[in-house]
Parts: sequence; structure tokens; C-alpha cells
Amino acid sequence: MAEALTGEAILAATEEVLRRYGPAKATVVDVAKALGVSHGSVYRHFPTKAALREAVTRRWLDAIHVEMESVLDAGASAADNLRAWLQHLFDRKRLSHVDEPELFATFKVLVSESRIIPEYHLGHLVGQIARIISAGVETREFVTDDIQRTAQAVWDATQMFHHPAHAQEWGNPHIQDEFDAVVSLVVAGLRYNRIPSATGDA
Amino acid sequence: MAEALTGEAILAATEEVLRRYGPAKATVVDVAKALGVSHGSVYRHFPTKAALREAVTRRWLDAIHVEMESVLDAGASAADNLRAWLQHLFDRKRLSHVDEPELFATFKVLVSESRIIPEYHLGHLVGQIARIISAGVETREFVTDDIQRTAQAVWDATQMFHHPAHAQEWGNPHIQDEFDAVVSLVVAGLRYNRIPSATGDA
DNA sequence: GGACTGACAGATATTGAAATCTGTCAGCTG
DNA sequence: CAGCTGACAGATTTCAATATCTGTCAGTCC
Repeated sequence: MAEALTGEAILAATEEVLRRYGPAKATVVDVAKALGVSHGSVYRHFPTKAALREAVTRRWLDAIHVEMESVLDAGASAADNLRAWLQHLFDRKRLSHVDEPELFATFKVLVSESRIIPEYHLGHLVGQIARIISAGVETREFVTDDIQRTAQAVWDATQMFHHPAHAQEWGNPHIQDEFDAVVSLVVAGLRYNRIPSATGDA
Repeated sequence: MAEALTGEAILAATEEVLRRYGPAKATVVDVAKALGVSHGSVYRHFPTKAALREAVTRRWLDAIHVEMESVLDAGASAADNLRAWLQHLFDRKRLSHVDEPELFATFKVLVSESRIIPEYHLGHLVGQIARIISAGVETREFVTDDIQRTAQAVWDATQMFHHPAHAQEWGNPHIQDEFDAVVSLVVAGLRYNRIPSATGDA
């Protein structure tokens, strides 16, 4: 009856079930029930429960990637762009964590379930940082001889403000000040950074 | 019989029991059994199980603090000192995690049980970073107008290499390279950092 | 005959009764 | 009488029986 069962409809229903019951309680049977079909039908579109969850997660992360794209070159200088981009990512994650802690926890679990998904997410975002740095190097605002490595270093140095393991600290009233201090330190480093391998020399 | 039951003997026995059974299984009864006394006697020296665990944890952290003190001013420049200090902390945690994963996990649980203990540990180590930076500012090697804030920023930027939540990444073969990149970026930032509040200007 | 169902086997999760643990304290012991 | 014991109440954990879930597939229904 009704329309044909599509992968998209299953994804939407899965997201809704995850919102309602959380990652521990959401079952394939629940999803099928929400769609008014038997759970066998769901397995016609997704080979396993893990694949279904992964597809939902990827869809959610892609929305973030698209949103972050739009902040890539909003400012006048590369430093402004980098700061704005990091601030935007931080604000988004922090708001999500504060306003919808259960949903945030749900996606935290989903992301950690797969080995591919975090790689995908990280690779994408570090790539965006690399593009900002690359633009800064071209205008001689930044100095580095290995853009990819430096982008990874910027990502690593700001882990505290995007890695979910640190989410509990995002409620701290001083967190924005700590963010500013770290980003200032990193931006100052980008202006004069010469990483070759080990000994940094002035 | 034997010698009087001392707090120190109880701490040593507790540490042994934690090593043997892990934080989830170690009970006060086990500690008492290891000492050949009734568990009521243990409560004569420590008011609760939590206090006992906290005392063991503090003893363990103090050993780290003392060890790190000895790396504070080993090198020629402040940059060398900072790099060596961060490297030493990273090596110590990484080795502990790789060689004795169960013991590492045990102390990770113990530290996370208290709110005071992490504060104590963090405060101590950030204080040591502040001393290194302060020495660097005096020799004009580093530039900053707020040593404490900058020390916190250095700590935050290197979270990945000492926060236990990132321990699983310490096995990655590229981790030392990532460490070098982040430390180089941070050291470069310290040389030219002017944090006032937001806009870093060269 | 392509999409869906529902019954099934093995794996996983839930439940509640029994066992153990924490923290207290009156009393023993040297 | 200072320090330890061991029995106790309430809280927590364990364990095994029970229920539910995952993934498959032969069969049903447009």
C-alpha cells in the first residue's frame, strides 16, 4: 500500500527512532514499526543494522560539511577566515551539546561505532583547514612548507573544542576565553611557523 | 598481631588490589583480606571507599609531578625546555598506556571519579608550563602579556597528547610526527604571540 | 516476478532473586 | 581504653532464566 519503501524514507524513520529512543534502545523492529512494514523489508535496503546507522550518521555529517564550506572564505584575511571557521565549528558543536544533549550523545555513539566514519569526517574538515592555510600561504600571511601537515596540527591543537570527549568542558564559563587563547597561539604560530622536522629555529 | 595497621600499608595494599582486580572489581573487603584484617579496620583510617581510592590516586599523581619537575629546566632555551617537558609527559603516558593498558585504564577511571583530583593534577602541570614560559619571557625568547593564560593555552593545544580520552590514538605510527607538528606550531606561536583578547596582529 | 511478509535460529538484552559489598557500631581483647 | 572484630541494614552487583532482537529465507501477494 501507499508509496514504495525507499532508502530515504527508511533513513528518516531511523533518525526519528534514534531521536526518540536513543542509540541503545533503537531497534530495526522499531524502524519497521514506524514505517508500517515488517523488519525484513528494511533488510532489503540495508544489509545490516550497522550499515543503516552508518548511513544516517553520514547524512548528518554531510550537513555539517556543507555548512562549514560556507564559512571557508567569509573574512578579509586568512587569519580571520581560520578563526571564524574554527569558531563556527565550535559554536555549532557546543550549541548542539547544550541544547540537545541526548541527540548529541546519540550521534557521538553513532560516530564512534564505525572506523570509516570518523576518518571521513576528519579528513573532510582537515581538508577545509588546509584550504584556508593554503590561501594564507599564497598571500604570504602564513608560512609553512607542508600545508597538509600544518592543517592536521591546527586540527590537533584545537581538539578540545571539537572532540566530543571534551564536551563536558564546553559548559565552563571560561571556555570561550580558552578558545580565543588557543586560536591566537595557533594563528601566531602559522605566521612564523617553520616545521621542517624537529628543532624550530627563529 | 604483627605491626600496627598504618594508612600507608592500606594504600599499598589498595594499589596492589587495584592492579590485580581492576577498578570495577576491587572491594574494601579485598583490601582487608590482603592485609589480614577485617574490613571494619580499613574504615578506621579512611572514611569511605571513595576517599581511599582518591588517596591512592593522589599518591600516584604526585609521583608524576615530582618526575616532571626534574625535566623543567634541562635544556638550553625555553623552547627546548618546553619541548622536552611536553615530550617527557607524552612518552610517560604513552608508555604507560602501551605497556600496562589495564593499569592505565585503572588510573584513568580513578582520576575521573573525583572532581578535585583532575583539578589538582591539571593545576600542577599547567603551573609547571607557566614556569617554563615565564623563564622564556624573561630572556625575551617568548612574548606574552598573560603567562597563566598562555600556559593554559599550551596545555589545551596539546590535550591530544596527554588527555586519556585520546589514548587510543597514541598507538598510531604517525603520532610522534603529529606531536612534533603541534609543538612546533605552539612554540612558533609563543615567540610572536600577542593575545590581548581577540585579533592577533604581527 | 519483484517487493514484501512472517517464522525461524542464534545472538543479545532484560529481569528479578540471590549473593556480595559498603558503612556502622556495640562489644571484645590485649 | 585504643584498636580491632564481626554481625547487621541498606545499597549494589551477579547470574541465570526469559524475552527480545538480528539477519535469513521460503513462501505470499499484487
